[in-house]
Amino acid sequence: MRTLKHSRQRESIKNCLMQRTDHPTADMLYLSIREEFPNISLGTVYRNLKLLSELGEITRFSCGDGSEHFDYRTEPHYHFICKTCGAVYDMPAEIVRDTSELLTAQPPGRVDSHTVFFYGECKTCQQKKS
Amino acid sequence: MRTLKHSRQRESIKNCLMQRTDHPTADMLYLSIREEFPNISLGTVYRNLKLLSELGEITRFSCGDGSEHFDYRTEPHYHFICKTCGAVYDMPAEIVRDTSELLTAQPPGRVDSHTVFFYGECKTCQQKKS
DNA sequence: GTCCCTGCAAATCCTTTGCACTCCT
DNA sequence: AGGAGTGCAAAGGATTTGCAGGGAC
Repeated sequence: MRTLKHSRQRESIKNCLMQRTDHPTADMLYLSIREEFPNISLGTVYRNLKLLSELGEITRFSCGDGSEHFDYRTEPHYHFICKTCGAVYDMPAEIVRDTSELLTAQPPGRVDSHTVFFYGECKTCQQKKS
Repeated sequence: MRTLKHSRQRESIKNCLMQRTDHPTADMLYLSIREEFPNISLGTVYRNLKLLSELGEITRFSCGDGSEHFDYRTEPHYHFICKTCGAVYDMPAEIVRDTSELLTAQPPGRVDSHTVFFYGECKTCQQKKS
């Protein structure tokens, strides 16, 4: 296991992600962080987001728009992603039946917090169509 | 609404996807279909997969490995994706509490079949680590 | 001093697109 | 004939990576 050293850039990326609730992409985050670190590079943002998600400190997910989105929430919750407008809503964890069932079910495994995604169409978009 | 014309290539892509249970990527599908249509191009595969998913005939999803995966199953079911080995398992729809709850819950919407994803670690990978 | 981390730019990977031509209907 | 669909290659966008210099311990 590699030893991490402190880095102001990484710290800033974590803080920035913690403060936002909009599940930003790497590029959106990059634009924000540039206000504090005008010289930070996009590569550094990507490198740290990858590192943090491998450490399990953040979650990454695709919402079908071609780029990855990131999330820092620490309480267990799931996501609802509207395929029409791209909006991302947080969902209560209780919507899924006891996940320990998964351990004994035939497709086996442990489900990580933050990593359950529902894709569909949100009410707002449904109403626009009718 | 545009009018579809028959195409042997598209037919072959659909058949191929129907016969497989491994949730292939565009490239994996391309390699298979080349055996029947040696001249088919990757662009055609992408074009048709995009078309079919827009028509709702197939589902596309990301499993964190950088490329999109496709699925043709018609019965409602969900996916469990192992973040360690990348395996994709089909999950029974009953694992989620009545999705009509979603219609009245505060983050609103209709969840599409095939579009619920659980990410975690499968039993096999868990055991390898212990 | 050592080794991790950064900025920069080039490279890579996946997916989409423009164009001329072919195949349906 | 008309317009979708195709193959090919180039373009586009997102993410990763190599390298030389800077910073943490």
